[in-house]
Amino acid sequence: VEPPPQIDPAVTLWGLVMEVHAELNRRLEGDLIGLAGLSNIWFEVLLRLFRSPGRRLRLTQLGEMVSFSSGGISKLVDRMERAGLLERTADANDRRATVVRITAEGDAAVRRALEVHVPSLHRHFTGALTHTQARQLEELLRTLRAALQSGRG
Amino acid sequence: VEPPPQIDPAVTLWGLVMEVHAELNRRLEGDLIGLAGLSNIWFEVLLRLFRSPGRRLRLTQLGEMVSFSSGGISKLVDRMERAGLLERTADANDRRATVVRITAEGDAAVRRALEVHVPSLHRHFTGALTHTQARQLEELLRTLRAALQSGRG
DNA sequence: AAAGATTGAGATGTCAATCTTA
DNA sequence: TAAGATTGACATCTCAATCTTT
Repeated sequence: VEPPPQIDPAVTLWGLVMEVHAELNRRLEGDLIGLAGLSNIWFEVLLRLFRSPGRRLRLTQLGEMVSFSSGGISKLVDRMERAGLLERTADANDRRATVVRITAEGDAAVRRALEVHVPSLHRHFTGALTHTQARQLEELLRTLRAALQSGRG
Repeated sequence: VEPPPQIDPAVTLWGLVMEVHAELNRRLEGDLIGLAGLSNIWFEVLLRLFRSPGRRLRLTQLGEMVSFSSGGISKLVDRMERAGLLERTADANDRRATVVRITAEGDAAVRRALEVHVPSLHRHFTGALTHTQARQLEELLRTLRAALQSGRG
C-alpha cells in the first residue's frame, strides 16, 4: 500500500474544531445536567425562548435556531411540555402554526441553569483565553457565520 | 414576570460556537455523503486509521479519538467492518484488546473522500478566512485544547 | 402547490451489565 | 480489581408520508 499523502492543513484544522467542540460540549453538559438538571439542548431551547421578545417562538423558528428538523423539534417540545417547562399555543394569525411559550417553571429553570452555566463556561472555556483572545475568537466566528449565510441559506 | 437579566457574553460566544459548528458540520457532511458516500463519522474513523503508524488502532483508542463510548465505537466498527472498510484483528500482546485495521477498500475510500473533502473544506470553511485568520483560529483552538487537557483528562 | 406540524419507521448513540483477560 | 470489548435496553434523532391551512 502506498504511504498516506500529505494532508491539507484545513483537514487538521477542522479536526481540531471537532475535537475541542466535542470535549467542551461534554463538560458543559456534564455541569448543566449535574448541577441544574437540564441537558444542553433543553437549556438551549429555554434560553432561546427566554431571550425572545414576548418569550415565545414559532415551532419551526425554534427548530432552525437549534439546528433541528421539524420532526425533531416537535418531539423535543413534546417532552419539554410534558415536563412543564413550556407550552404550545395557537397562533391567532396563522392556524397552521404552533407558538411555543416558556412557562413560569421554565423561566425559573433557565435562571437557575444560568447561575451554574456561566461559571461553568468560564471554568472550561473562556477562562482559558485572555480578553483579547475571546474577542478574536468572536470575530472569527462572526466572519465564518457571515460567509455561511451569504453562501447559501 | 421579570425581564431577562443581562446575559454574560460567554453565553453568547458559546452559542455562536454551537451555531457555526452545526452549520459547518451539516454542509461538510452533505458534501461528503453526496460526493463520496461516507458520513462524517465514517470518514473520520477511516482518516484516523489512515494516518496512524501501521494504519491500525486499538478499538478504545479509536473511540477516544472520535469521542465515542466503548459501546458506541464497538457498534460503529461493526457496521464499517460489514461494509468492508476495516477489519478487526487480535492483539498479540494483550488478548483483551481488539485492533482495528483499515482495508484496501477503506484506504481507497478515504483517498476518494479526501479529494472531495478538501475542496469542500475550502469552500465552506477556510475559504472565508485569510491565511492569517486561519492561523489565529488554529492558535486559539490549541490554547483551548491545552487548557482542557491540563484541567482534567 | 407550498408551509407548518405531527407521526411512524428506521438509524444510531449512551448507559449498565456482563464476559474475558491482565 | 480493573481494563477491553460486547450486548441489550433505552433515548432520541432524521426522513418520508400525511394532514391541515394558506
